[in-house]
This record gives sequence, structure tokens and C-alpha cells, in this order.
Amino acid sequence: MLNREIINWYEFNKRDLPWRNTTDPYKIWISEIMLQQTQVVTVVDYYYRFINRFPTIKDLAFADENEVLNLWQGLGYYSRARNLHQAAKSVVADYNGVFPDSFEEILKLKGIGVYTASAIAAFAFHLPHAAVDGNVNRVLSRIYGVSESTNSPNGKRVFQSLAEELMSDAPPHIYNQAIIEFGALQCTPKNPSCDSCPLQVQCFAYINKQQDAFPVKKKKVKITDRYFYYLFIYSDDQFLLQQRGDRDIWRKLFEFPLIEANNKLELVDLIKTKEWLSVFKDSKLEITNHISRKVHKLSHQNLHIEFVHIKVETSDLNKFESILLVDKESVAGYPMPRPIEMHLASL
DNA sequence: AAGGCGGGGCC
DNA sequence: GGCCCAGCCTT
Repeated sequence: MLNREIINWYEFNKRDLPWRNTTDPYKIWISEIMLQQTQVVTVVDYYYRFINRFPTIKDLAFADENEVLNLWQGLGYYSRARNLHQAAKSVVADYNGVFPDSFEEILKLKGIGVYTASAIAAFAFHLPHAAVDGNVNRVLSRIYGVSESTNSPNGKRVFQSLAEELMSDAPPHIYNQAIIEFGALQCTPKNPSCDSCPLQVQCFAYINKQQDAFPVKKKKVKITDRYFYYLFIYSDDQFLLQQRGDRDIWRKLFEFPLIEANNKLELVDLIKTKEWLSVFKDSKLEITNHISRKVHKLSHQNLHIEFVHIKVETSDLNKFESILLVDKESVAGYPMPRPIEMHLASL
């Protein structure tokens, strides 16, 4: 009856979210990809814009990749957008544009793992798959007092099995939404609302006052420091932009010409670097200002970013071969990482 | 099994 | 400042 209590809680407490008012697997897919490691409040606006621009999977499949990335700009984890685009193409090619309706076929699509395949199978096709995400892990580990780590292979089996057992014969699309929403709103990571929780008497963590002990801690990631010096090289109406490679972070996104150093540099030292001198050998340059030191934090890197403004003659801008020359009015056509976007917006 | 990959909200 | 989030892919 535990699942009934969670579903009952859900009916009274659920949020009205746009992707809950459809059974279109395409829309549900888009929402699930956006929601990976991303909170609901962040996703909503992106979801509307994306669906509005690409109402069907064919619209997405035939789109230009830069436009897809552009709609993703600021949402992070850009591989999600590239995989989404690739998967849309393969659905059009292999399934005539009709989203596959079995768990196994859905799981084959690029960017879709066990969680997302289960979610789509349950929400769009009402198939009995338990979608186990961070919320579900937290709820189950607290209720049952599971000490297994949630990301170990054995832990995944344990939680998947517990979730399916708990679902029992409840409607999959309702049960999954309910337990996920319960984790997001009631059984939160910090300061869970145990005082108003209908599951108190059945919850191992509450009974033993160990809410903070579950789920078990995952290993910490090592954070590395990197130092980025972005050169904003501009004339009256144009500036330079280059595209990042396909290794490293922010693959294929556009940014200002970059000098990366192993540690902090002073402006004087920066000007002395060979790279710098060779680029500007024949140009008259003028460092107009030197602003905005900031630290941009990624999940595994701290980027110490400094923007250096350099005004040059329009004729000199044309000397930079292999670097894009962009009109200040057309920045919207280039998907950029957050710090670049923010800097341009602040000018 | 571990590392890479964004950005924002919250305490 | 650290933790967490509707994870997945590559090595």
C-alpha cells in the first residue's frame, strides 16, 4: 500500500508541468533529456522554446545543428543536444519518423540510457518500467534504509528491483511521476519535510533520525583549476570568434580567441607570450580596457576567466585567417558557452 | 570502474 | 563554499 500512499500524496501536491499534459513521446523525450541533471524550474522556458521551434521530430531531424545548439545555449551538457539531434535523424531514417514504442528500441537511441528509456516507456506508452533517478534513489534508500551506494553496479540492481517491486500493479505513468515528484518536493536532499510526511511511520531513516545518512555518499570528484584569457578583439562593428574543437569542454561552441595558461598571468606577462606577439605582429593594437576577472565553475573544473579588450583597425581584423569575423548584430547565430554569452550581453 | 561533461539553486 | 539535480558516453 506504500505505492498508493505516494500516489495519493502526488494527486494532492503535484505541480502542473507542461510535459505532464501530453502523451506525445517526442515531447516527453525532449523534456526527459532536458531534465537530466537539471532542475524543473530551469527547464520550463527551454522546453517551450524548443517545442515551439521544433513541434515534431521531423522538424528537429531536418534542422541545422547550430540552431539546435543555439536553443540549448545556457542549459549545459551540450552532448545532450547533439545526441538529441542525432537520435531524431535516426528515428526518421529507421522508423519513418514514428517514435519507437518498446523499451528496447527506445534504449538504442543515442543519449537515452536505462532511466530515460524507462521514463518514456512509462509516460508515453504506459509500459510497466520503473524509472529510477536521483529522486527515486533518495526516497527508496531512506524508506528502506539501503546502505548500498546508488551508483555501484550492485546498487543499481538493488534500487531498480526495489522500485519495480514498489510499483507493483500501479499505473506506471502515475507511479513514476509520483515517486519522482515526492523526491523533488517532499523527500528533498536537504531538510526533507518529514514533519508533514505521510510515510513517517514506515520510513527507516525517519524512525532512526538518519535522513542525512541516505542516500550514501558518492565519491568526490577532483576539481581542477584552469586559466582562460579571452581576447575580445574588435573594431567598430565587428569582432573575432572561433569555434572550439571536439575534445575538451564546450565542444563545437563558439568563443573569443583564447590563451590558456597553467596558472595566473598578469597582463604584462600575457602581452609577452609568443602567441600573443605573433598574432599581432603587423597590427596596431590598443588595449582599451581589461575587465571582468571571474571564476566560472563546472562540475569538475574551476575556470578562472579574464576578458581582455583590444581595439584594432577594421582593416586589421581581416588579417586573422582561420578566425571568424562576426558582425556585432549577428551573435545570435553562434552557440556559445555561458561566460561568453554573458560577457557579450554585458557590453 | 572511473572520468568527462554545465549551469543553476539552495543552504 | 559545498552539495545536488528527471544521466549518459567514453575509455
